[in-house]
Amino acid sequence: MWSPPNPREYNAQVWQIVERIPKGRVMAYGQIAALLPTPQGVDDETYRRLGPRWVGAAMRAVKGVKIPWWRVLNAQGQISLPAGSDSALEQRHRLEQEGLIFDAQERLDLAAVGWQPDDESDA
DNA sequence: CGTTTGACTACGC
DNA sequence: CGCGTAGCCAAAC
Repeated sequence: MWSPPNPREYNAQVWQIVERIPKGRVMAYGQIAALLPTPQGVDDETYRRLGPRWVGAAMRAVKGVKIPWWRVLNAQGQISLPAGSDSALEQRHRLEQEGLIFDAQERLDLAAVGWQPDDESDA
């Protein structure tokens, strides 16, 4: 994954969306990328491919930023951090504490707990 | 200075 | 439904 033309601004936009995710709900990297406008100087084609990874980059940059970063998963409903890593364990713990349940394959049912800004059934 | 390595996805088997 | 692969850039090794 690389970084968008203006990382600082892009990250801010990503975090702005992440902080709106209700407790007990989650969003995928690609889903968040799709909500943001294609950064200037980048064609839609390129953004379509790299957007999700840039969102991942924004999440990596989250240090000390107060947002529910653990509610962001990959499109498969799985935690995208290195399995077994401290951060991965922390993410899973926080999600389970919000009542979310992982299946035998360490996945969450996005169709059930996935969320988007216009989703009325939040909270 | 060549390789490896990323908080990703869609797509083809 | 699971697994491998392409896409594609820069920085760390």
